[in-house]
Amino acid sequence: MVGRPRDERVDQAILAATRKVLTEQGYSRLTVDAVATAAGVGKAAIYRRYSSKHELVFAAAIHDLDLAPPPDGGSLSADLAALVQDVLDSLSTPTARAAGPGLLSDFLGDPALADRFEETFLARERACVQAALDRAVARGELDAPPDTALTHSLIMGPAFVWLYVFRREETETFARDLTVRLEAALRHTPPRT
Amino acid sequence: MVGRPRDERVDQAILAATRKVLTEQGYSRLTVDAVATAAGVGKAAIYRRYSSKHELVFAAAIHDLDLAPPPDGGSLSADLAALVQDVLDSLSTPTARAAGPGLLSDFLGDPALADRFEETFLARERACVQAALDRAVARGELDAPPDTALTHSLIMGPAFVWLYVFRREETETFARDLTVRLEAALRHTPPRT
DNA sequence: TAGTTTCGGAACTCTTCGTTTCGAAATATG
DNA sequence: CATATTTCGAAACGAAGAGTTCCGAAACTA
Repeated sequence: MVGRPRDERVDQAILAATRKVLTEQGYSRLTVDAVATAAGVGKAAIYRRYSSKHELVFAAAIHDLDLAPPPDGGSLSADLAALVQDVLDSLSTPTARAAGPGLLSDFLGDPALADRFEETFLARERACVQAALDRAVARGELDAPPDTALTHSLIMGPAFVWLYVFRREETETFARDLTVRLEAALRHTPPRT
Repeated sequence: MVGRPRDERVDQAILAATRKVLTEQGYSRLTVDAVATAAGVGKAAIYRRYSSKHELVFAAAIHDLDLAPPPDGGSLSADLAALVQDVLDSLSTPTARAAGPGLLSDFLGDPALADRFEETFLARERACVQAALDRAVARGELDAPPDTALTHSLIMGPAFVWLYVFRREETETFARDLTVRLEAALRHTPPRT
């Protein structure tokens, strides 16, 4: 590679400034100029790294999500509790709270971004769900495991709505209650149709 | 009231054009000029009725949602099936699919709009959930009814995520499966802590 | 040393929101 | 009927912000 190398501190300053503006102003009031100013950086430095404002916010919000699959908790109940906690943690950071719905809306108009979200976030989460279901079957806790996507929606859905639609701040008792209800939902063997 | 009265056909033309542009272009590509052109109307006629683009889209998307509380279905199972179907129907119209996440994002930057959403949509849905839970208790199907907001999130959340995050088109078997799992989740009496 | 890429900063174009103005039409009031 | 008021479509306007381009300087490679 020839030429002046990119300054890594600029990369970090841009992402940090984006998260700062995001939490202080919200996605709808975030401007690229404001990010550049807050980062002490020229706008060109931003567009050299990200092709659009959407890409910038995506990178800043989906950057260090804790996506290591939770370890075997020993029981379906423990695995579900860990999954619920991980999902709630991912969605309730100040950055995620500020950018989540806006990013979701961006995906509608930018299929490439939506695909990246699917690969970067959804597929990994789904794999964690799948692993927990497989372990429960192996333990004999579940005969017929429910569909993975359905299970995923049963975990992520209530958490998403609780935080982004109902805008509840409190998550502790919610996490406990959701986990208990989820276990009951999954253990139930549906009647043959 | 003095002066020339508002033409009611203009009201309808604006809302119809908004829904048309919404489904054809998506929220992110919807411009007020495009709506005005599609409606055969001046932009001033739009801003005479709505104070912002957000208000316009809100009115067009949350207009005729079927918010009559579902009648007593005779059993918790039947009531849940009806609730799930109503929620899925509300969220899966072409207009809702195009505007849903965008509107949700707008609420973050416009608390007044968020309050109207709470009153117009969430409160009514919550009342339907509450009524179904009350009937189940009266029938003796539930001893300790779960928290209404939690139950609401258990119904709306998976539906929302299924349609807007996973972007699944298919809803029939999803509705059936969700209903069955929900009933199991609600019937379960959580252990004393 | 020459060529390339980065840097911050500024100027620029283009799109879109929201406002204002225009003449004409419709209605209520006197 | 006459006047005041509000509507109508259309067009022009100002402000804001996305994205691009250029500048001189700095950092790196060959």
